Order: sequence, then C-alpha cells, then structure tokens
Amino acid sequence: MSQTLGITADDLRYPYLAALNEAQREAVQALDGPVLVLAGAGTGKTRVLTTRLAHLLISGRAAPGQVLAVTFTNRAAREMKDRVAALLGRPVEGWWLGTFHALAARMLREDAERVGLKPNFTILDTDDQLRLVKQLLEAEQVDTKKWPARAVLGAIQRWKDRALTPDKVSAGEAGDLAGGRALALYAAYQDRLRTLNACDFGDLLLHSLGLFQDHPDVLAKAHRRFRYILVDEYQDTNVAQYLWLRLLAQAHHNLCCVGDDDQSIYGWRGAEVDNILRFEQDLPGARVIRLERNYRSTGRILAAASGLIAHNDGRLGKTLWTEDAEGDPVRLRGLWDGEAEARFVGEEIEARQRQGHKLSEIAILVRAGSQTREFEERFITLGLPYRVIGGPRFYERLEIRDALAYLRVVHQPDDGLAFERILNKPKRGLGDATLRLLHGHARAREISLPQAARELAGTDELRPAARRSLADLLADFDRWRGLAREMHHVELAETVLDESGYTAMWQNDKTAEAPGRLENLKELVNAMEEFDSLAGFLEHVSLVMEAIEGQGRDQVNLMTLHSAKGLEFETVFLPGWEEGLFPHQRALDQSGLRGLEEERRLAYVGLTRARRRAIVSFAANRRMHGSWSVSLPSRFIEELPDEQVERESDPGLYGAPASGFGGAGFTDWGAGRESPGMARARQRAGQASRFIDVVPDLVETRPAQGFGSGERVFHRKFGYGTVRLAEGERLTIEFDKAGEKKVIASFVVPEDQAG
DNA sequence: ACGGGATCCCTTTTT
DNA sequence: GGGATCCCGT
Repeated sequence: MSQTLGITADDLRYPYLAALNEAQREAVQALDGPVLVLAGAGTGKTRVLTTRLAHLLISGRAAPGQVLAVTFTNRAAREMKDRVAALLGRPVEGWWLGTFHALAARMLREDAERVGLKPNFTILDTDDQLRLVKQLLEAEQVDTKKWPARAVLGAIQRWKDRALTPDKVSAGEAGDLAGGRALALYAAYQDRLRTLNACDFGDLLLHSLGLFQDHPDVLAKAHRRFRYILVDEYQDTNVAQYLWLRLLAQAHHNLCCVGDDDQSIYGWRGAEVDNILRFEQDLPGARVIRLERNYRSTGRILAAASGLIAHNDGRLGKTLWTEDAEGDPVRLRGLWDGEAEARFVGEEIEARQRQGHKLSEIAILVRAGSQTREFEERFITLGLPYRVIGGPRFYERLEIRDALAYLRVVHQPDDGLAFERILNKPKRGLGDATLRLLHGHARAREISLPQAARELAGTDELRPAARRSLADLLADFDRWRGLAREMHHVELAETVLDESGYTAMWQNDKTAEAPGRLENLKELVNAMEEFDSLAGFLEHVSLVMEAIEGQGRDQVNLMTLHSAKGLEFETVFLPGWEEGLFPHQRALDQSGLRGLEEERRLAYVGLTRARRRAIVSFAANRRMHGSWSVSLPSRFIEELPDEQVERESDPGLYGAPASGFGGAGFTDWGAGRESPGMARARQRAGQASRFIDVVPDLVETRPAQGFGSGERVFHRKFGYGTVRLAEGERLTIEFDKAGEKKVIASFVVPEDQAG
C-alpha cells in the first residue's frame, strides 16, 4: 500500500506510480473487483488507464492475452497502445485492446456459425444499410416521403443499442413508425442481413451478446480468456455494450470503468448515462474513485465550466480543482452577425500569431458542422492555415467505396449490396430494369443478389445484351476469385480495378475531380500493402473508417464540439452560443430537459478543452438555411458565473460594457426585442430579412479614400497590413504576412471593410 | 438509360 | 445557401 507517508516498497518496485497523484495511484492499484473511476476533464484519465494496463502486466497479475481493454474510437485504442508500449519500453503483443466493435467482431468470427453467419461475413457501412432499408420500404410499400429510410434505420439502430432483437421489441415501442410496419421491417432487415452474410455495426455487439447468452460454452471460453476488463469513456456505453461487459465480467468481477458523467454527449446515438450513474448499485462492492485534480486549465476556466455544469441535475458530482494560476477570465463577445464573428475570431487569431503562438494550439469548436464554412471563408481570405477535423473521410469517398465493393464481392460472393453498387459501374447496360428483375428473383427465391444474377444469366428473362453483359461480369468475378488464391492481394486489387474497366471509367472522365479520384484509388491500393491478406484489409477498412490526415503542419483547428472531446488546446474559441443553435433547437424539441442537459454538457466539454484561454461569442443576427434570423444569446451564457467572465460585446449588444444598456444581465436584446434603432430599421426595411443593411449606427462608415499612417488595411493578395507611409495614392504598407510593399491606394480597403 | 432542373430539408458521429 | 434526391424529358 503506498500512502502519502513516505517511500514504500511499491514505490521502488513500480517507479511509474510515483508520477501519479493519490487518487490516480489508487485507480491504478485497485486491480480486483469492480472499480469506477470518475475522471473529470483534464484529470489525467489516459495516464491512469495506460499506467493501470502497464501495471497489470508489470506486476505479473495478468499476461497480455488475459486483458480486455475497450475503447470507443480507434484513435483512443491507438493512443493507449502507444502509451503502454512507451511505459513498458516495448510493444505489447497478443492482447485484446480495441474498440467495442473491433473486439466483438473478432470474437464473433471465431463462432460465427453459431449465429448463422459464415466467418467471412461482411460488415456493412451506413450507405449499405440505408440502401437495404430503402429496398425493404419499397417492398413493403411504405410511403418513403412520410417515413424516410433514415428514420427507420435510426429506429432499428436505437433498438439494437438497447439490445432489443425484433422479437423483444414491444408493439407499442414501434408506434406508427413506417405506418406501423417498423417491427416487420426490422425483422425483414435482419433476415436480409443473414442472406447477405453480413452484419451492421449494431449486430457486431448484438450477435456477440447473443452468443454469450445462448451458448454457455462460448461465454465460458471468454471467461477463461479474460481476467481483467478495462473500459474507457464508460459514460458513452449503450445498453448492449453494458450487457456485453456485464456478461464478460460476471466470472471474476474485475471490471474497471473509466468515465465522466459530465461529458456524456452521445445520448442521441444510444449512449445511456444511466450506465455510469448506476454503476455502484449494479456491481455490489464497487469502488468509486474520483479524479478531481485538473492539470489542464486555469482556475477561472475551470470555475466557469463548473459553474455552468452545476445547472444540471442528476450528476454524480465532482469538484474539480487546480493548482494552476487563476488565469484570464473567459471572454464573452457579442457580435452583429456571423460574418462579424468570423472576422473577430480571425483577428484574434492573427493577434495571437503575432505574439508567436502556434496555430495548432488554437481551436474553434462549433455546434454544427455547417458552422465551419463561415470561418473557412474568412481564413482563406486572410491566408490563415487551418484544417477541418472530422470532414469527409477517405473510405467514404465514392470511388473508394466502389473499389471496395469490387473487392468485397470477390471476397464474399453473397455480398449483394456491394454487387449492386458496382453492377453498372462502369456502365454495362445493366440499369434499373435489370436490377429490379434481379431483386425480384432474389426475393422470390430467398437467395443473394449475385446468386440471383447467376441464375438469371442462364435464362432468357433478360434482354440478350444485358444477359451477355451480366454473364461476362459474373465470369470476371469467378476468374478474380481464382486469382485471389495465388495472387498477392495488392496485385489482385490492381487487376480487378483494371479488368473491370473501373480505372478506365475515371481515366475517360474529363471532369475536374477525376484525377483526384484516380489518385485516391492509387492510395487505396498502396494502403493494402500493410495488410497480409484481402480479408485482413477489408476488416480493417470496415472497422477503421479513418481519415488520412495532413498532420504536423501549424494550422488552426476547426471542428465540432463532439469531435473535440478528449482534445485540448491553449486557446479555444466557442462561437455561435445562441438559443436555437446552441442549445440546438432540435435537441430541445426531441429530448426536452434531457436534451438540454446534454447540450449543457457539450458546452462544458467545449470550455474544458481550453488550457489558458476560452473565448465565447454569439451573433445577434444569423443566416440560417438561407434566411436571416434574429438570435438571442444562449442561456448558457447567463449560466456562466459572472466573476469568471469578461463581457466585451460590441455596442448595443447583450453583454456590452456598461453604457446605458447595463453591463450584465439581459438588455432589451436579451429579452427578445430589438433596440429602438433596430425596430426603426426593421420598419423601414419592411421585412426582417433586410434590416441588416439599414442599421447605420452599428456599421462604422468611412470616407472612401485617404489612408493615413498607422491605419489597418486589407489587400486582396497580401492580406492585412498597417500603413507606414502615405504619399497621396502611393502607400507603403507593412503587411502582416507579406512584409513591406508599395501599393496603390485603390488596391486596398480599410481593414473593417475587408472580406 | 441517363442527365438535368426542381424540390426538399436541414444536429451532433463512431464503429 | 446548398446538397442530395427525385422525377421527368430526351
């Protein structure tokens, strides 16, 4: 037992323990029985997790193969792997560390037959799932206008999240979704998956769970195998994952879950905060360890975040503290509209940059992905390097999906969805009519689509041209499958893409994006080098839909609040804190108070990403879906403790420094009414969508020409700069980026008119 | 079979 | 404003 009293035997044997604080050390050393580690933001959660893993191995408690370590994302899994390897001074072989889905898939492949799958089953992506649901909706004659496939698939996924197979969903549960056919559709969907020899992501868990429940020998095997279970981000687990963990842990109870109820932001995709809230009741004798010392943020950022999250009920409760300096207050800035907000953020970033701060230590965290655009446009104008995290991913590009579909059909001949995808790519004269015929046949005979194609290719139900074309394609696949046995998979992929005419299709495409697509295809083939078989590669792709990131450059980070979880930055901008946008109206409409609390946790996550500086902003007017709307400051702004906030809004806006409007609390803006000037302007304009153009008091006007020394200006090519010398029309300007240049006055505009 | 205008709807996202 | 989808015309 190591305590604060002095050096103990453990300190000598396990030097890495000395680097931990008391709570962290306790969390690392409590190896036996159920343990819940409540790890507040920035309290060294990853360090605890990795040290605990290393400790299990170093102390000889467990061999690598006896440890099951579960994460949600591949990123987290990789980080854990790397950091444990660093602690041990060597990589760890043979253990079970990965995402829920990857681990479940691995277990499932061992015993796939027991749930009616072949071991080479395909893992479907969202695209496939959606297409499948669409087909079923059409077959069931459901009005897809009223019940879009998205919604039905969503319901199915939520059921799977709760470990409800079709037979376990109560009739009332389905309601009138899909015209009351939702349950039948769910059952049909599962049938189709089985015919396809495929799983969706939910199935990986669900089948694995079913395996444990229905086959005691499989569960016993797992119990023999895993002695210690470790779970990261426990607050994000859904019911199926909870049950899965509980079954796995029931033999030895060595289950350690790490999480933070205040950072639960994935309720909308099935996460069950209750899992973490109920941990103590569910696992008798559970130990709860709180990590409350924060090593990341300044005192005031922490105080602001804590004050905000205190407005939530139903928390386990933690009191974060820090020995760090108080730091600067959280800045709060109100701006006229979204453009002004982007301009403000751009200026602030440039100011930081001039002080020598790294751009990569700055992040802009938005509520919705679409908000990034305004900032991107501004940054492009400024020539400010940025990257958007969480954008479109490599394996989601259509050419990559197409190429993968070819490989999938080679690998798994029953993969009807992949087959359908490439049936007429490149064009082979096998269009909708042919496809419909194939589908009809497949459904009637309850066989896979490629199987149906095989049968129909030998009959005269198809036009001779289509029949020839189809027969050729099937013969090609047979030949490729033959090649697959002897040929290296990289070479095979090249052959398939070549012989199928797929590469040629893009080579003949004269549009601008074709060369890029060909590049991507090359990259895909290159990526295959790292795997030792086609099967291994396909498994990797379906489980790790990862972006190929342009890392290492000094760029501003632009991302959603959701994708910021787990990251930290020196400076964090939090724009768009407006009612309706954040908290998002849909979250409120859909989930009421629960939704509001989740949005508040999102705000908490946002604030706690900041180490030194957090800047919250909101706009009084915002263009949403094309039309202008007046917006109110987010209620979260009001909930920030006054003492931790510095209000510096533009004149006339909520939160502006005292000048007739009052410094704190809602002005008539905040109460939802315009200022008198605003009302007049609106009347003059006659409609809400125009008033922005006619409010002269808030838009500074300038003489059209005549620049003076010291004035800030903007130049299309050189960006921002300061006038050093003005000789009539000839200006000498010190540009922030481009250095000193001589420029004619008509080429520059005053800084505040830029953009 | 295929391409182009009209129309619709619009979080968050990983696996 | 914009992208995805759908229907219709060729």
